[in-house]
Amino acid sequence: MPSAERPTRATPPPRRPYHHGNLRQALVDMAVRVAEETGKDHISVREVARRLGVSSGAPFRHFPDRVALMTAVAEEATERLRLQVERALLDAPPDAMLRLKRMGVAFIDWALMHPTQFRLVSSRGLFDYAASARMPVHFDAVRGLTLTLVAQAQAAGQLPAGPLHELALALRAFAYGLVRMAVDGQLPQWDVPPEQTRETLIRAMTQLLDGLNPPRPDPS
Amino acid sequence: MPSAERPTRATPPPRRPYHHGNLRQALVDMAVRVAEETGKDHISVREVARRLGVSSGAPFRHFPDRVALMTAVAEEATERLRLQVERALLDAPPDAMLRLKRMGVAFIDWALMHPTQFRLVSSRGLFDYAASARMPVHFDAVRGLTLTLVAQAQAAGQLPAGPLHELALALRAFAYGLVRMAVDGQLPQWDVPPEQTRETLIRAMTQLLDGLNPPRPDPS
DNA sequence: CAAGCAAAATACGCAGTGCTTACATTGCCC
DNA sequence: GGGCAATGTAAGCACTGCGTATTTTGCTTG
Repeated sequence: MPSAERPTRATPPPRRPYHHGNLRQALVDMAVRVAEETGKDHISVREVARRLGVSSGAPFRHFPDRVALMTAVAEEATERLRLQVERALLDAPPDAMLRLKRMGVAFIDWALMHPTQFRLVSSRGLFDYAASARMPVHFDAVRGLTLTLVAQAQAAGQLPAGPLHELALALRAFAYGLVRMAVDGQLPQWDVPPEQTRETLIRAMTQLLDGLNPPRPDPS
Repeated sequence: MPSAERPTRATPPPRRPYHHGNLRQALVDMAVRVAEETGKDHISVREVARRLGVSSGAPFRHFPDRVALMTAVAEEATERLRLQVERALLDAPPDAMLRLKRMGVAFIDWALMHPTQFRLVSSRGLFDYAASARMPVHFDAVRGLTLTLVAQAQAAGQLPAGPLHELALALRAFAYGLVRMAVDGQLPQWDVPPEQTRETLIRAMTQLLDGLNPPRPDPS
């Protein structure tokens, strides 16, 4: 009964230490790795199989087609993004504005750390969004989170009054554009990629959010 | 031999009804059209040639390789974007904030009107940015324009004080993220694509910019 | 221990693409 | 009008990728 359990990653043993280890998860993981290494969003099934030392037809035993594999990759990436954002709020102070900034930083960090995954997730067209049950859930979760925080910040007078949804959309677009510019190499700072990019983005975010914070007329 | 002039498309005869009409331009135009129709950023040289009724090897008389074609397409697209933005400022009032908004609207309009061209231009990796002499010029022109306007708005007290470049970057990122979300299908409004998207984006932009406009303490 | 069955290997067919080479044509200029 | 260079054609090479049909392997279970 040792049965040679070799869970390549999480999902310890769903009782099936298969023929070759549990592929499927290995495929998804390797797909992520290939994507990050080549920087290309278009992942080739054959390439993944090749790198895994498995035959070129094997993946199709676990995924009906290439898009299904990409969808699985996108699903996991989305989940990781959500987790990182949520984790950043665990030990955050109750102040809504601070939490919002914290969230932004977590978002920036994840995107800069995993640029290709970010590009994949936010692309649509490489995977089948409609066929995924989990992705919309994760997306809605972080969307709802920002919505709540923006509403709280508005109520606290830390953000200008006005239609909530539009302001939340604006702020999401801002964060999205910020990291997207960096990931797309749009930043004018060509040869300053490492840690400084992060600082630049965070400073820009902070400045704009602070600029939105209307000056309290009477803080007494 | 009526010499069978047959300019494959527009551009009747700019004095050079070549062997087959003036290709090169026809190739670029058709490439744009194919891109917009298929929605795919990766354009196949063969497909363009096929649609133009020309042999598959013909394009290589005008472009050394596929990337060169894509670069030409990106160059033209960038120029058109710049022109649209500059044109929007011609009859605009002198007020810096209004001009900034006007610029944003022009940007939004162009991106929504030509989503694939926008995606191509802002992608990097499908064309050779370094090999283009014109693209950086156009980009810098637009960038410089926003920089000037942001500085003027700051001087007029219409935008919060603070480091100019960071604020300008933040605003560019905001506009970029706004249209990018729409173009990438990231807006929660799935089945409301036509004219309403434009209004949504403009409202979000306006609200955020107005929120940045610090309340004049004494407008008397 | 002997089915039975799922996972993987092998091998193939098909499509599409980038780009090159050899050849045909056309228009322009002297 | 002849010659030359610019254009375009036809054919093909080398490659990559997707998906499938068929066979082999090895775990699991009766």
